[in-house]
Amino acid sequence: MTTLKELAKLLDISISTVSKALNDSHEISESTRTRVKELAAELNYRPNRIAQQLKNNKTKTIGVILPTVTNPFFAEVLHGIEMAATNNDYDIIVCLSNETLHKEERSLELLSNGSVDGFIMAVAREGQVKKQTKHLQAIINSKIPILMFDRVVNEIECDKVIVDDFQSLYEATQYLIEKEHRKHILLVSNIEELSVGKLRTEGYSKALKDHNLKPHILKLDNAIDVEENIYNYLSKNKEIDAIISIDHITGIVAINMIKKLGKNIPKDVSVIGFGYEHTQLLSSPKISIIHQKAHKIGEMSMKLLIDSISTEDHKLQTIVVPSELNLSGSTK
Amino acid sequence: MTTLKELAKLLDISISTVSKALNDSHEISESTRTRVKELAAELNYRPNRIAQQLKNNKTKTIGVILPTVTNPFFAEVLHGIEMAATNNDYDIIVCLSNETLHKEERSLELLSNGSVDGFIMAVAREGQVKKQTKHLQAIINSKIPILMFDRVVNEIECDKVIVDDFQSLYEATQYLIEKEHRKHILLVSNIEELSVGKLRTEGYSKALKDHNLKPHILKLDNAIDVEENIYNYLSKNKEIDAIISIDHITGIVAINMIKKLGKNIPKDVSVIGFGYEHTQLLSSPKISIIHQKAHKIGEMSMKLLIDSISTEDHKLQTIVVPSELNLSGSTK
DNA sequence: TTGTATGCGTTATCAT
DNA sequence: ATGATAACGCATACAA
Repeated sequence: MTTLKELAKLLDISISTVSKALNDSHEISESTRTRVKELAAELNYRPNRIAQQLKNNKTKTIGVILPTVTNPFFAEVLHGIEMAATNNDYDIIVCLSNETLHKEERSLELLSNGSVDGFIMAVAREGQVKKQTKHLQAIINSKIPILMFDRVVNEIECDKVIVDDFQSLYEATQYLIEKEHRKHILLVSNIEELSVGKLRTEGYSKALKDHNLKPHILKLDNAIDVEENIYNYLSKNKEIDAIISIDHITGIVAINMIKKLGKNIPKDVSVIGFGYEHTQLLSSPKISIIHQKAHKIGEMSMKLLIDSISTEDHKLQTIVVPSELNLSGSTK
Repeated sequence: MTTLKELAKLLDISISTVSKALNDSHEISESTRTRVKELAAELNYRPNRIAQQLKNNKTKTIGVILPTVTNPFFAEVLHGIEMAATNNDYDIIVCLSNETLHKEERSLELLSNGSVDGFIMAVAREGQVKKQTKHLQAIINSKIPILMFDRVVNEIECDKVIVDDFQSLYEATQYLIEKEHRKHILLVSNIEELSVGKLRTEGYSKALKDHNLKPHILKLDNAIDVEENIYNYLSKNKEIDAIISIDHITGIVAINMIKKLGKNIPKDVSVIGFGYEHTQLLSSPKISIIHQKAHKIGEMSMKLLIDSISTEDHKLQTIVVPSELNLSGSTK
């Protein structure tokens, strides 16, 4: 890699002159400025970023800690984060906690040594279950800003970007009751222990209560055979006339099982799931989905964090990104 | 952030003594060593990584450039890369090219200023179509090692980790012909312009040729309505008795369309697709898949690249990671 | 056993 | 208009 020193030596001028010339300082004469720039271009000089980071005490890099990236929600969020980062000349260092606390702690620990200017994260399932927050507080105490999205720890004071989990489920349930006149709506949940899972279930329950209906909840925590579980439940509870899945898998499985039972969608049973890009392609008939604006969540998160880093008097805030109910065309 | 300088000042000893003490140098007396370490622990001292990087002229960071991360294949590869990185005390900076050449070029350009010790990448679709390789060669020329996986540019001399695209399709096709006695096998492809798409198609064609059968190929380049396209094709070509999809979507769509046409799977039509973690969950009956060891690909890539960085006399190599044909239980 | 001095590549301040 | 010097934080060869 070419350095200022090398350029200076070749041109037989001082390092500082070279530096100033490259930074278009008016102190430097037109002639030497072009002379320097030409050589720099020729040798493909690029300022060493590590040196700049050391000098400026800023890395222009954000640590992104995700529970997983094979879940399409987080993949899509990451996409949004990356785009916003690029547009603001930031890089991202990505760590995956694999839903474990110790990996999350390790990543925060390792990156909080000057490697990054801030963190964007969704907390791991394990930490949320065990209500462990010390490692998060430690980062806050060390003055490195954190932005949490989706899965959030209320006790930690930091910027947050969240989804309207309660509201979206309330509205979806209400829709099924009022517009489609469903009376036996089954909620399928495999994330009951997450903050978002609880909120979604509460939204569903509230809507039912407001209409004097009884909840039906099928919990599939780490169920080995999702298909079988859903199939069995549906054959034993023939009255079910609508299903809401609060993840991106079980809704599609439910559609397949309903068809297997010889029932018609949407005539006999309505199905609403969570989904993102390709979800609707994978089911027939197309599943109705609560579409979380994952990409936007990522984008907003990065923007808010950068603001928090670069603004002097930044005030902590919590942004809610509303979901959208995408009804499949076929739902009557 | 606490620095060596601060520790030295507080203890009233020199910076270098502190540095040596923390690094367990035998030059330093037991007593001062513990004195230093205690204070360091108390103030939560952590060596500034940027400074270390500058000093060592090594970042212990790898630039990872992916076309997208919403495709589960790349998501899974990223997972493997991240794990291997963590296990080897490396960080990863992730960039997404969004399949565009200019973003790929930009990312390489920006990170090749000392930010990373090497790159792991799968080239963007656009670059592969336009056969642009200058930006890649430029990186190689600047002595920064590149490891390419999956989508590979033959002309560039670098380490490579690839999938047995030709072989896996040959074997899957052969299986359908010999074991399931299929004679009209349809290949559904939406990645014909990628190196991997070509290889897969060639494997399929070769197997058919070896058995004197005629190929049927349905190209869906950017087709707006995949469902409709497949449905129409199948209703016009009733003789089709097997389908191979070379991506992770259209296989499942095909299953749904076959059922819609009132045919039985696998009795009337066999279906094999590409898939990863959850793919088989989403179809009923479960789709047979060619399972690419995406996680392993990521892991191997990182290991090989690190070897190339840290070994003096590293020899370039190309590793082939075999796929696995996962037949669904229901296939007879 | 401890301390001094130097350099990694850059930028900024202060001479000349 | 140009150059010398210091500083960012760390590590290390070399003195003491």
